[in-house]
Amino acid sequence: MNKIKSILAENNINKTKFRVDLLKLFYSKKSLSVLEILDYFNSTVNKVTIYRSLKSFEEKCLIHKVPDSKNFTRYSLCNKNECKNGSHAHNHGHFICYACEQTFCLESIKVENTNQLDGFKVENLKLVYEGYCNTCINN
Amino acid sequence: MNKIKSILAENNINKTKFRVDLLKLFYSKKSLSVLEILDYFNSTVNKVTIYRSLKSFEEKCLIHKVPDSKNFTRYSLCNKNECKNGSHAHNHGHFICYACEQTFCLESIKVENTNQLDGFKVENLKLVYEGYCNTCINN
DNA sequence: TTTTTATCCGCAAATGGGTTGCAATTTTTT
DNA sequence: AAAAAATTGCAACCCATTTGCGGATAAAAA
Repeated sequence: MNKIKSILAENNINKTKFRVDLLKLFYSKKSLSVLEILDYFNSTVNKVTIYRSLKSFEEKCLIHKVPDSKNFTRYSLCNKNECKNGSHAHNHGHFICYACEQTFCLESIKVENTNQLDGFKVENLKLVYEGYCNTCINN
Repeated sequence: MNKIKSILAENNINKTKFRVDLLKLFYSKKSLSVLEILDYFNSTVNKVTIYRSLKSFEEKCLIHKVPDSKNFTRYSLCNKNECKNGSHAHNHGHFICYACEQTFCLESIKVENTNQLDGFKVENLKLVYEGYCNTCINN
């Protein structure tokens, strides 16, 4: 809990009860959507507040957007080695489960930023696997 | 023009003026968004009509969705070898230009459906390059 | 610890992509 | 030409996300 608060302090984010709880929540989940956060807090927090907190966390490189099967937005904790100074270079693959709609970061699968592609200057590369996670298969 | 009409006929899609023009437009563009289509027709066609035409084309495997830098939806012509009977297996990479927001199909870059990933059953793989296309670089 | 300042919060309303219901029009079928 | 099927436009809706603004809270200054 102290760790959470010091992270917020280091990033000049006010340590309000909600923001502390939200960041703590991220440490226990692979990824989160706004709806899931709303549910977790039993709608005791306004969704606008959620959006603004997420935006603030993202700008401070605490979390970043991860791909989603639908056109929604999900977030997960940043890896300190990848995301710095507001820029998010998630240079690893992602896995999206069709069943639970969870997004997993595949830290072990690195994507190389090959900028050798005829006719294009490549700045970023996204590798997304889709299918079913073991938890959902065993249900 | 006759080619366009015969394609529509083969797929049991009525050859209305708009649908003929829309399919023709797809043959001249890498990819299209609803907004771009709306602009092209100077808003003389209702956006609902566009959405329904796109849905119809997609079901008949004339076009398919392609990734977009934002969370919007873009479409491009299907490759007969990949898309059949309503199922769209675009087993190739895509390139998205940050400047023109155009999406290019990289037919030469095949993605393999490796379903060997620890802890997951992989059903699909998406490979998306982002950066700047030559047209935008030279402007 | 009080005052000041910067953030953060909730509410209401707006924005924007995409969808649905329905009646009218057009195309296709017979 | 008449009936059946597909397409269209309009209005209204859904849902994720954003914006404006006054009020509340936390951090910094005095």
